[in-house]
Amino acid sequence: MKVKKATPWDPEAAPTFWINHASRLLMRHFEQRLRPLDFGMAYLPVVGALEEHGPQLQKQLAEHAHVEQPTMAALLTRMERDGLITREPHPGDKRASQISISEKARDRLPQAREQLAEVAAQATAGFSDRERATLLALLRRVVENLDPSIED
Amino acid sequence: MKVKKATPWDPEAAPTFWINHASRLLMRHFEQRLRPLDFGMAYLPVVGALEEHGPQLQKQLAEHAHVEQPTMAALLTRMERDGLITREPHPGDKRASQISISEKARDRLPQAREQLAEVAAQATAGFSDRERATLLALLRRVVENLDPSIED
DNA sequence: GCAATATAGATAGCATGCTATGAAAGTCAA
DNA sequence: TTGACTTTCATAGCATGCTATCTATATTGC
Repeated sequence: MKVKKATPWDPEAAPTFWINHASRLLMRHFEQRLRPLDFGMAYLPVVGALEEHGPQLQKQLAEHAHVEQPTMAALLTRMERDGLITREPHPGDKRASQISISEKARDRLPQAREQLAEVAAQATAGFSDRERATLLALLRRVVENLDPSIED
Repeated sequence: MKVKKATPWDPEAAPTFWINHASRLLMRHFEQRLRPLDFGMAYLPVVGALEEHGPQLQKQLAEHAHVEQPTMAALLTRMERDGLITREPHPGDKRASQISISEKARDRLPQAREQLAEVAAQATAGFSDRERATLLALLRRVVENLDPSIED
């Protein structure tokens, strides 16, 4: 005979909700620390890419950050408003814009990264190096399992 | 002497970005599968709590789902629009509302859970039971490290 | 009883993200 | 060259989530 309901299906048993919860907590911590710098969490991959590879197209930045094009467009609008990037007409392709990093962004990038590192450290406080590596590896596999694009 | 730049600080090395990326991918898969049911990913913990514990206050639902009160207010508005819950004046406290699950929601909950399970399975495809458990345990620890409320 | 405080929701404003769609400009084949 | 296709971006509309702040109603301590 069946037990009536031991626990009528626990959504908390799936890693999906924990991934989501962790993501939201990370966002909150980040945004709080980055606000004084006029940075947002989403800005970091963009500023990083621009610093490392020089001016780029919106398309390239979207691919780098793994977000859709309209998401990147809105993100760049906010970053422009915050004085972290500039958009100039692309020479040779009137459809496109060249996105460049500003001095302000270049100056503040190290501090933003410092905040990132601190939050990351807090998130994995009490983890051994091995556990950190394991978490990263498992998450990579989750992403591979879900990402429509095979590239990584 | 220093190497010029081995890799000028890689944000992808931190689990934080992978958690975020995985979370977004999960959302996309979910929303796509739940849309035909008039469900959203965020609805599930709410409908689940209402089914299991009966009518509740907004406050209780927010705590259960680990979201802030205004987030739950907006969520309930959408759920009400989609015919999944009803809000009635609370007898005995004129400030509060009683949130109740609708028949439609009760009917569709199993199907929504089925979709959830399938996405979860896809996310951890190729994982051993042990790896699944490890991922869950590490994520729990991340959440504990970041959650201001000690409870869990 | 009543003023001070606490609690339940509502609202405004914003950040991130998505899909769907349109417009402009480049490319290429006939 | 020119019509069809591709590519790059913009816009609209929406879901989730947050903080800050306001209102209305309870509760509590004198």
